[in-house]
Amino acid sequence: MNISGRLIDAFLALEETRRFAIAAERCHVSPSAFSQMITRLEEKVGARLFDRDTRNVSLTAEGEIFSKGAHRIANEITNSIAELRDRASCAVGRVSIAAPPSLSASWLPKQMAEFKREHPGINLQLHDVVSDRCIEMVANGEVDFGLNARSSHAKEFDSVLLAQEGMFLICRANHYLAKRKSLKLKDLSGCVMVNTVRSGSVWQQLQELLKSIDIKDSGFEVSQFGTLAGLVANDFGISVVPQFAIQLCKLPGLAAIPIEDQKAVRPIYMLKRKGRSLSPAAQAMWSKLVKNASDLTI
Amino acid sequence: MNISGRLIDAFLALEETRRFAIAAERCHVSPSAFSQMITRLEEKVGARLFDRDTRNVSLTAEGEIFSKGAHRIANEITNSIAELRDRASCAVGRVSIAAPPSLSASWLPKQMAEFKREHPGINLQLHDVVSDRCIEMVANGEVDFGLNARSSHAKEFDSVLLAQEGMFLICRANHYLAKRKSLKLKDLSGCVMVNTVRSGSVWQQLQELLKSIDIKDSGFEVSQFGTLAGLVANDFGISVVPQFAIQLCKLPGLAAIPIEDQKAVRPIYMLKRKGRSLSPAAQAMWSKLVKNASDLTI
DNA sequence: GTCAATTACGTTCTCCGTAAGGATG
DNA sequence: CATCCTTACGGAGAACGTAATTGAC
Repeated sequence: MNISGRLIDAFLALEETRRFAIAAERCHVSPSAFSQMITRLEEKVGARLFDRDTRNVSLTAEGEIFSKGAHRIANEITNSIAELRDRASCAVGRVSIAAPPSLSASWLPKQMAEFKREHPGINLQLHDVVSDRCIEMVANGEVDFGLNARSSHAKEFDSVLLAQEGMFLICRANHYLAKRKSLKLKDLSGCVMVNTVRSGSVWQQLQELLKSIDIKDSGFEVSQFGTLAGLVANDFGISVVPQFAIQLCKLPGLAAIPIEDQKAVRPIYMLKRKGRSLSPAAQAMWSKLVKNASDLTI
Repeated sequence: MNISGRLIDAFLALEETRRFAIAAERCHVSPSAFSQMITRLEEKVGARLFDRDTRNVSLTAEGEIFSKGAHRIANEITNSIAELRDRASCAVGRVSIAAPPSLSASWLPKQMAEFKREHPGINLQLHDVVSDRCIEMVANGEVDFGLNARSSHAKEFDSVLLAQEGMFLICRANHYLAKRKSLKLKDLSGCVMVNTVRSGSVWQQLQELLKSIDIKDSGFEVSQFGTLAGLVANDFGISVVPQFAIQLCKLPGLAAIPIEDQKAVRPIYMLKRKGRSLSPAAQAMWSKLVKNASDLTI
């Protein structure tokens, strides 16, 4: 059972034209070759498909039967390849991304909106999740790729560094540090801290950075930056958030001061499953984000 | 778009096994050839279908898409060929025959019953029609072949002579010819004739045979032999019918006397459209009828 | 080092074109 | 004899196998 698409085409052409010479032309082969093709097809399927003499060509009873299948086969092949071409050209498709809440609020939506204008047929999905969950989704193939602040998965994933973002102190405008233009990590000594959840990369990174500094724990662990801002505004303590989360913390009476410290930077990695290729659509989105990552370093 | 069934098989084998070596074995080719086949397929469809290194093989996003089509294509090919094989072996099929009422009453049903026992999957159809309609049905392809008493279509059809049947006088038992053991056509001179319909071959043949003999016309033209018998029994005249119609004319008080005359024989031809092949099932039936035609000459 | 996929290269065979053959009207 | 399908035959290219190579664990 090794029928080539070519032979199917030959069958359909002859069925329609009922002329070897014309069907041969349509298939871009000589009449002789075409005759041989029909003979080969008949040998392969094990039945005579056309009754023919030098004047008349017509389907046999078996040819009539085979005709249905031939049309279906031709359609399946055409459709399958057309679908692949559409996906290859990003005419249709789907891109699914996991990203931390900070980037999901402004930069990513902007990029995705631009992408959607360029590729209207592509379906976009954005999961704003904490770091641990992001890693999990990428590893499981639940998303095409993810954005994440941890570099600890270098070997498990294919990744690129998109940008480095700074960290900011968030405090009440009347806090004793609120008037500073900038500060160092050690300046936070003695402060009470409102934390993000432990499963997020912010918590995990701060834990590392502040372990040698005398910080008091407010006891709060929140998952939304809005909540965090509310707590700080109501004097439960200060907090430290990455640059792109600041706008999520905007409340009257709050100040944000940049922390200028070698270590107080957050890498933003983009990562996907190692050794697995992206769909054309996902690849296009990946490339777009890499290209526009310079926006992030303003 | 010239994808061979072989390449589809290769795709499916690799999708299932996720091992080049094993899939190659299943396709009866060397690992090298198999690797080339996958590469060729990917070139033909214009997309990478498998992510692979020396350790792992997995479908790409595009491979997942193509998989659906590949399965459908493989099924279509398999089913199409299986159907043809079934028909070639007469496991399924349909045979449609047109025949004159005389043969449709006993001989053909017997042959068809035997055929049905030999090929239970084949659907049989019998059209008992007058000669003109029989010719028409064969010419139009409404039936696979027909049985007919006229030889006048030698060039228009492919035909074989199945048998020659004699002609019989049908008359009342008290008719003056009823006691004869046999008679000649000219013995009918002076009789009143009940005719079959003009579109039947019996009428057409008798018209020729009796044109030089002084026969009176009863005015009746009937299509059923039973009706004809009824008319004869009620003294509307005599009639002449072919051998195989006699049993359809059996009524109390009627006699049937053989007409022994060189010309008073009816050929029974089997004919089909010229240059057109029969379906395997129809061919099998055709052959059976040719083989068993000797029954008719008893 | 071992195992699995790929590449290199020579061979085989499929497939096509030119040209001759045969049937039909 | 003109047209159209088929057969014959030779060449180009595709497809396969053996063997060497590359890459991952």
